[in-house]
Amino acid sequence: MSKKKCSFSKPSLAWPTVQRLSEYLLILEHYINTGNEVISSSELADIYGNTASQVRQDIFRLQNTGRMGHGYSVKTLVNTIRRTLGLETGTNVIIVGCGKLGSAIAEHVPFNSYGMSLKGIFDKDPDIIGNRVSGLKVENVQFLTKAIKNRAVSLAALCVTHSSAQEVADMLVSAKIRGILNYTRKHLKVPSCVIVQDLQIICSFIQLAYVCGN
Amino acid sequence: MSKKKCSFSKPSLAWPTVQRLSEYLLILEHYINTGNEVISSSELADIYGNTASQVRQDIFRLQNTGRMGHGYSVKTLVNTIRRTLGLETGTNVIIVGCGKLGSAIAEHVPFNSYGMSLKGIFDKDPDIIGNRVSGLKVENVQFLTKAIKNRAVSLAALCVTHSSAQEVADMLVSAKIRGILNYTRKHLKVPSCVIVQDLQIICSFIQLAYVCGN
DNA sequence: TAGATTGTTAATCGATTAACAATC
DNA sequence: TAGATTGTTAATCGATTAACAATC
Repeated sequence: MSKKKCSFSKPSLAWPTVQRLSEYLLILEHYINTGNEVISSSELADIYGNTASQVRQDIFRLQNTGRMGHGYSVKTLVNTIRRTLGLETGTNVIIVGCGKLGSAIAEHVPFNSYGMSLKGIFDKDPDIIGNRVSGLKVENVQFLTKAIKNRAVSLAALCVTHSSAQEVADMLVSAKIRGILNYTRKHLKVPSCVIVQDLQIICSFIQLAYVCGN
Repeated sequence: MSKKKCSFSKPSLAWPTVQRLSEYLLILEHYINTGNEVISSSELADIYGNTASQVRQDIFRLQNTGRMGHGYSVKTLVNTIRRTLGLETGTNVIIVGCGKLGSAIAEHVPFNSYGMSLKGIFDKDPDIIGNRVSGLKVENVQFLTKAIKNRAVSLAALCVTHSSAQEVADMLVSAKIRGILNYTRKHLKVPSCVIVQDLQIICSFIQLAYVCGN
């Protein structure tokens, strides 16, 4: 036994590639509804806003087979992206904090369409516990750790208040969560085997304000 | 007169740098509350999760003055980041779509603390129009274009349904918005002078699921 | 075949990391 | 002074772009 405490197989795709692929997926699923069965790298690049060369490079990494002189089958491409990103494996997710943001995510994010399953919503407020949100009963956050283990949950969206963010993150870590989408303004302290993606909304505004100039 | 239709001064900081700086800012504002007045590049790197070298490189770009052998004054650093990112200039923002996500943003995002001002919330649903959210009355989306011009709005968060996303985006463009935070699952078609930041929540889940392995 | 577009390698560009002199 | 840490340049690394042969 090696002495490393936690591990996951190194992803074979670079982060920027993964980001683009997930966005291509949404675009292609929309594109399929227009009736077009084939798309060229330059068409996809026009829609996404990058270059045909980058699109081909990304698709090349997937070992997807297009047809020279014609383009890519949209259906095949969608399937390949889904398979490569692991969307067939049934990732279980939970939401912690059922305020406006938490319940917005529960109700609007189409987990089921992307091979994910929302396995629980937790809050500490007695007025909120027991409410039905997106077909689930909001549970008491004290059952969080047990639920993560019993329901094989790998990802959590953290939508609690700023002040309880670290405390809840500690619970998630102790229950061996694999990844946290952090929507709180607090920067979380977690061991390196838990991956945190910081998604503070105010940061998006700050960043966009900067690039838009003033 | 040049024939380019719209312009903004090219930002002098690279996008990855801007992203990190906005996150450093939140960290430092928190750090200041711990009573520490000085922080070293390696301390900040430990908290953020990168290297001291990168932190120094980022701060170098700001032309911030630290003190060799001691570290950086947290207060000075906060001020420099705020000034450099343009947070003193009073950016006006609006939210379009006042469902759960739109109202969560209105109520939880601390615009005022970052030199921004929420100037309006719009919806098309008569049951929602007129509601008070975050101190503002939700307005009819038909007044959107006029409001953007009259209130000098530069950024909009788009939180409408999937199906009306492009239509509303077109209104924003025609009113000469500068940037759009797109929370809808639709990829928007806008002229290149309008900057769109795609923030589809499902994509964050897909990306995190991938890097967490399966 | 001719035209179009992919598949794939090589070149370029930009961001990160390393190194260390400067100096508090 | 000695120790620590910044400021800044140079080296490395990785991602994007260019190029073009392959081939449908």
